[in-house]
Amino acid sequence: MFSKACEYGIRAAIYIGQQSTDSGRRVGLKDIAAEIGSPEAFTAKVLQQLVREQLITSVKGPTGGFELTAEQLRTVTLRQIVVAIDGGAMLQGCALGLPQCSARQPCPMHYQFLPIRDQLNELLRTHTIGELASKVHDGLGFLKQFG
Amino acid sequence: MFSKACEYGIRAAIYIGQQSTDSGRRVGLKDIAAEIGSPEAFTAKVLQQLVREQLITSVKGPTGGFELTAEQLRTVTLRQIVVAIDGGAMLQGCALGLPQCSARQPCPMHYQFLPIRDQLNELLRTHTIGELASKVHDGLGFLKQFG
DNA sequence: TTGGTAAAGGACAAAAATGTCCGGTATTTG
DNA sequence: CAAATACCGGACATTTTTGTCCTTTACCAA
Ligand code: FES
Ligand code: FES
Repeated sequence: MFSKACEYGIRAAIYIGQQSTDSGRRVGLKDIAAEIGSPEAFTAKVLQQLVREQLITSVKGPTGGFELTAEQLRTVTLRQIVVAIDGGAMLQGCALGLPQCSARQPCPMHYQFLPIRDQLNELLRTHTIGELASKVHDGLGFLKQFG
Repeated sequence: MFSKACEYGIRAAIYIGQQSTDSGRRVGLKDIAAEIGSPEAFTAKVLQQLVREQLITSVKGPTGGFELTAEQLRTVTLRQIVVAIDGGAMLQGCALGLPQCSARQPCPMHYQFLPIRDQLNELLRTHTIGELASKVHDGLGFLKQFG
């Protein structure tokens, strides 16, 4: 579905969001990678992208780390993260790989595929990081699986 | 969504199916690649996989080529092709990349994501190659886009 | 039977995704 | 100021995906 980079990015963002909501404290890279079960250095690259797009916030130095502002918690959607990392191909492209998804020259799956793709778009668009973070906080969702 | 290999495989299978239905004649690799706009040699590899899985049929030598039997046209689904090439990860895996998608330790998107993934599964399961081929035959679907 | 034809299969090549390492830079604390 | 900390950025390494080439194998027709 999504690339590894994107999966890590989403899980990291939610974890950061959870900590920001919960204790208002910043979290370091090592902490994040451990909590979501991702390779540390690679996760760093992904987070850099999200910082550049201002979907998450970072602070250098001691007491530094990653955090989500109240505004970011409220407004940043899953969709923004997916687009920032994977681009829009999966959200707009043709299911059978035609260069253009369009009703002008649709692939044979086009009209059946569209509603599903639309639902996926809607799903990503209507879920904020803050909302998902609170789900994790309440024990209703996990970012890593244990024994 | 799907890998390039899978996209080529689906489009190729539909084209072969269309020709089998239409004129009952086999089609060669060169023909296929030209008609669906895919790299010839790479497409060959993908078709080999499908032949091994008995989702399509091939015949060597003069008058040889690829074809779909009447039974294959009727029974082979999109899902079988996707599974043969890409495996089941996209059809069963977690949206956020957790090692297991399960209600026991679900990711925060699990319950929202599941219905969409189920619809996708259903879509692939209920569409046969023959059905899609006839759509192409009737000019209601395309496997390649032109100027 | 023989020669041509087309898929099968193996080896190889290029590109992209994934993952690692390390020096640089900003920030905080003593 | 000095030292420690933690993200930043670039280079590099590995793996997977995508794509190519060439020989072998099977088949058909003359
Ligand atoms: S043209 Fe294939 S999904 Fe729209
Ligand atoms: S656990 Fe993530 S989709 Fe089911």
